[in-house]
Amino acid sequence: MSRNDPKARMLDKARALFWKKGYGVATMRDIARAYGCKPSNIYNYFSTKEEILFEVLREEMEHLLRPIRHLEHESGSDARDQLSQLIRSHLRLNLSYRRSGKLLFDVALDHLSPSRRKEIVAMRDHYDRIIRGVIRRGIEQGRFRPVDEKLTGMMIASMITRTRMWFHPKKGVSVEELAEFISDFVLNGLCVPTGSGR
Amino acid sequence: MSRNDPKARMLDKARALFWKKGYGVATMRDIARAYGCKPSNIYNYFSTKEEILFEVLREEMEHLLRPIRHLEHESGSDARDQLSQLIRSHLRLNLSYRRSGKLLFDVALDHLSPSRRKEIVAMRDHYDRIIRGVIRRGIEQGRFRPVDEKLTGMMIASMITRTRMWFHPKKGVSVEELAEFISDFVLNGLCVPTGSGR
DNA sequence: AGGTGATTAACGGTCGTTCATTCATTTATT
DNA sequence: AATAAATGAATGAACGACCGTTAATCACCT
Repeated sequence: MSRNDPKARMLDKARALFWKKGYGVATMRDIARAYGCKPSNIYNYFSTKEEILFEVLREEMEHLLRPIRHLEHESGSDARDQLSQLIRSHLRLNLSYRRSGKLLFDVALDHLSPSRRKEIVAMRDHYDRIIRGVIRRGIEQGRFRPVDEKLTGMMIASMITRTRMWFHPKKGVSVEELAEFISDFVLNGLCVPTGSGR
Repeated sequence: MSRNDPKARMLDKARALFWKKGYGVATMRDIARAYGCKPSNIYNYFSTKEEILFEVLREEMEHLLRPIRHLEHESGSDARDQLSQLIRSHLRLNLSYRRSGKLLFDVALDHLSPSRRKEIVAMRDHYDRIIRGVIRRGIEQGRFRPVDEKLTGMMIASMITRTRMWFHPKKGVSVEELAEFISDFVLNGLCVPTGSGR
């Protein structure tokens, strides 16, 4: 699918609207207007609104997984660097282009058919496996404390995901600086590094 | 407003439905059915659906602020303890009673009138001030590294807020254990406490 | 002439909300 | 105390708007 055949261009408009207004609020008429046609014409390319949503979510997950997939079977390098890279990559996608402050995934999964939801959830699980693998590696390397990998992964992903709700690039901090901040926060925590800790 | 006059009982049903299905999906007919009356009767107690939403959100914010308000002007005690207490309190509310996996605030603010949105946002800002104050105090006490208070506050709130999306009490970890985990993660980070750090 | 992309118009359904009305209970008047 | 008036809770029915979707039709290109 080339990036400028009608189907792909409709997807672009739909994606922007879903992120901006939410899946339930954005209407087929909105999408048609943004693309420049009448609503009925969209059905020459997609069979239902839900199919559009599915394509949007699948593309998003692919963009998320592609740059970090290789971390799954790379035991050699420093887990701290791997984690920083993962954070930076996820954050870049999360804050790329104006997506405005909606968390599409949270709400939209309910609107997918069971089989399609299963497919998206499987990709999300893949992401979870990757981040947990990096954490486990750090523990094995003796660089991370023996924390719960699942909980820790959730914490990191949560911080990144919610940046969309409050981050505005104009206000002082850049995306790269924010990525650096999160990495430092995750790795070193809040307390001053006294020898005894707490 | 007593807790079992019609208005309060309707609010309870509406709150449960808003959290479960989302504001847009839950209908007045749903609320009426849950309460046990016909939709039109609700308008004897609330003038619009949006007013119901506003009451739900306001109550929620009050429950969030009440237990942590006192931290705003308590410079005496250890900021680490204050932060742990704030995390525990917020997490308890966030995971109290079955709210199911929707993040109501994210999506529902758009459906409020400007003046009502302003009121809710003001309460959210109050929460932000409290958590940033605790962080600043920790820095002044020399117990926290000199981090950006705003970013750090966002990170902590994000971790707590998103627990609603994935936390299930049955699966191993209790709410209190999770609060303890988050506090430790925030304070000490992921890395082993080597003297040199990184 | 045949086929493809786009349009017009409409369908059935659901939404928030309104309105006239009923019924039970309370309050006021004699 | 008996009766009339007022009040509040609840209902059934409907309105207008908008939703996703479909069917019939039209314009254009090879």
